[in-house]
Order: sequence, then C-alpha cells, then structure tokens
Amino acid sequence: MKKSDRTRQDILDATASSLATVGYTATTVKSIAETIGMQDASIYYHFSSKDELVGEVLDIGTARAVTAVDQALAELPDDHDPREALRVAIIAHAEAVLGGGDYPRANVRTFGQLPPDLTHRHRQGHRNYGQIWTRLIDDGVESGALRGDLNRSVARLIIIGALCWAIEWFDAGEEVSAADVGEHVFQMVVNGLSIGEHESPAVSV
Amino acid sequence: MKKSDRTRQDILDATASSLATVGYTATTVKSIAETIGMQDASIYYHFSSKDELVGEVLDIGTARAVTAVDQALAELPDDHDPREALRVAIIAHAEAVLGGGDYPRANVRTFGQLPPDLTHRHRQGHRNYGQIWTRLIDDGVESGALRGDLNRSVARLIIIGALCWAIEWFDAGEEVSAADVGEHVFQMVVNGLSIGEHESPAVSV
DNA sequence: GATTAAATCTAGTACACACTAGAAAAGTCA
DNA sequence: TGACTTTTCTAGTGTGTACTAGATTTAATC
Repeated sequence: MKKSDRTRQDILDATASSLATVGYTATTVKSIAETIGMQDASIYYHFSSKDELVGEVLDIGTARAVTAVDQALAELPDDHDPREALRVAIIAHAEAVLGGGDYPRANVRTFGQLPPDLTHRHRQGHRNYGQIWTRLIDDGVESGALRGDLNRSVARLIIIGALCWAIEWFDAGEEVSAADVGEHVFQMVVNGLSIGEHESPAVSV
Repeated sequence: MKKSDRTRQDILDATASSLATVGYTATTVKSIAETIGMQDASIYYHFSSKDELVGEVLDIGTARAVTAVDQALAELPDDHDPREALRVAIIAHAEAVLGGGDYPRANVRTFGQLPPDLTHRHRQGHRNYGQIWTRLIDDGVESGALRGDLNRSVARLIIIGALCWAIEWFDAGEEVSAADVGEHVFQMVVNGLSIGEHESPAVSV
C-alpha cells in the first residue's frame, strides 16, 4: 500500500504543476505520465479518468487556499480592526495563489477553461470561499469601518478578481513579491489611490 | 467580391461569439461552420487556419477596446481631474468588455488559454493598451491627485485585472450593469472602501 | 445562354487525445 | 524459494480535431 500512495501523490503533484503552468487543455495524461517517468496508461491504475484526477487537484487547491486565509485570520488579535482582517486575508490569498504551491495556482489558472462537469463540481467550493470574504466585508460595513454605499457582492468579486488575475502577470522572479501584490490590492481597494479629500458619491446600485 | 466579404464577416462574428462564450479549445472550426450553416472545410477558403482566424478576431477585439477608451477620454474637458480620466477609462473598459460586443469579450475570455504563437502575436497589442493606463496613472501621480508610494505598474495591472476578471462572474441579465461594475472598480480603487481617516502607510516596493 | 471565376461541398488524411485489455514485471510475505 | 498481489507496460481502440484535394455547385460576365 506504500508504493501506490507515493505514485498517486507524484501524479497529483505533476498534474497540479502542469495545470498551474500550461492550463487544462495542454495538460494531457501523456504529459503527466512523462514528467514522472511512466506510461500514460499507468495513470489509470490510480485514477479512473483525467477529470477525476484534475478534480482532485482542484479540491486540494481550494482547501489549501481556504486554510491559508482562515489561518491568517485566526492569528489576529481579538480586538482587530475589520480593515486589518481584510488586509490579512488579501495577503494570505495572494501568497497562497501567487507564491504558494501549484495546487491553488492550478485552481485559478484553469478557471474558465474547465469542462462543464468540473466547473459544476467546484461551484460549491467557490461559494464557500466567497463566504469568507462576504463576512469580512459585512463586518467592515456593519462596524462602520467600510462604506456601505457599494454593492457588497460586486466589491467582493472585484477584490478576488484583482487577486486572481494577478496570476496572469505575476512573475515570481521579479522584485515584487506575492505579499507585495496583496499589500497593493489592500492599499488600493481599502485606502484608495486618491490623495486627500474626495467626495464619495453614493453609487446607485 | 461581395459574397466573400459577407461570409468572411459571418465567420469572424461566429468565431468571436464562440470564443467569448466557450473559450478557445471549445471553439472548433466545425462548430463555427455549423453556426453559419456551412461545412467546416469551407472556412478554409476564407482563412488559412484556425489560428489565423482567431488571431484576426482578437486583433479586432483589442482595437475596439482601445477605441472605446480613447474615445471616452477624448470627450473629457481640457481641465479635467486626473481621477475623472481614470474613472472614464475604467467605465469605458468595463462597458467594452462586459457590455460590448463579442470581440473584446473574446479577447479577455481566451486570455491565458491561447497557444504560444497567438499569445506572442498579441503581446504588442496588450503592451499598447497598457500604456494608455500607464499614462493615466502617471498623470494622476505627477499632478498630486494620486498617491505616489505604490508601484505604478502593479497598480495598473490590479485595475485591469479587476476589470478583466469581471468577465468570469458578470451576468448581463442581472441588475448590475457593466457601467456599474466600472463605477465600483473606480470607487474602490481610487476612493477606497474605507470610511474617514486612515493612514496610508508607505509601501516599500 | 455560354464561359469563366468564385464559393462551397464531399470525402477523405493524419494526428493527438482519453481510455481499455491483457500480458509482463515488480514487490510482498509465507 | 514459491505463491500471490500490486503495479506498470505493451499494444491497441475510438473519437474528435485541424486541415487537404478535387469535384460540384453557385454567381458573375460577356
């Protein structure tokens, strides 16, 4: 039972890496097998189909992202500012998706290119993840720290979107770190780019 | 010479629509041909390959997005606030990509799932588009309207990212319009979600 | 209406893909 | 060692893809 588990893990790792770098379509069963020195047919001893394999990778990815954010929030002091909670969550997400391992990256990278079955399978996971952010924003608005004149759902999706899209341009080799990206998103989205006084005109939505 | 041009246009339209809704891989030559009531082989009378066809659609998409933003900026009064320029550009982008036609949507939707050749082909177009935003941010910082303590390149990519990712969740049928999304991005990114006083700690990047 | 050109179709090729069946090898344990 | 199980391989199938060649039809021109 030992060998099988290790090979299985190798397959998952190789798949996560491939998904994260080249996406769903370019991730073929053959290419996965090649990176771990196997024949493509051998993959099917461990997984019943490509999509089951990919699905498992994506499950791990969401789980890791959720854990990263939850853990960061848990480390906050009890009397924290709601803005600080948002900051910590944003940076944790950025580090998980940009700086972290292949699994969360695979999740974001393949978003929008998965076959319907897989998309549907992960809908619930995404919803759960979204709820973390919904609560953060609700807390901020209800405590009076954040503006209440914006559509909270749209605000949530904009924050997550800015972070997710970063995977398309972020380069781990450059001088800007994953945490830097998170800090920038926080600064912009919470404090704003503007200097000094500015009206915050009510937005009718 | 008339018939050919019209058919060619039909092919381009069908391709743009397909790319915008199902992405690159699921857009097959056969499916394109079917939507316009042709045989797949007939496509090759008008285009030499799938990627040449797709490339042309993407070219049109970038051109339309650039035009939309440029036009919106051109309509501003001469003494406009740099923040207002950013606002107008953001909303124009949102409307072009979310509410507009299939061509700009195809561009954003297929980003990250194109074969290397096509990706490379459009790199310059994206650079040009990015420069519009670079100028807007530079103007804002240099006029003193926007903070200068953030990495401008990162800021630019975060704004564009928030807008581009919106294509993944935006639903034209809902009560939130494309312009609403743009307005939200502007409000968050420029004015910030925060209420009242807040330190803007220098970010070291 | 006949002749030519433009446009589309029929019928295929070649290839990459996910996946299968059964033989072979590698590992396990008495 | 020998019997058994687990794991991997060899060799294939079927399907969907982009794309081609040549016949056929449709449109334009004289």
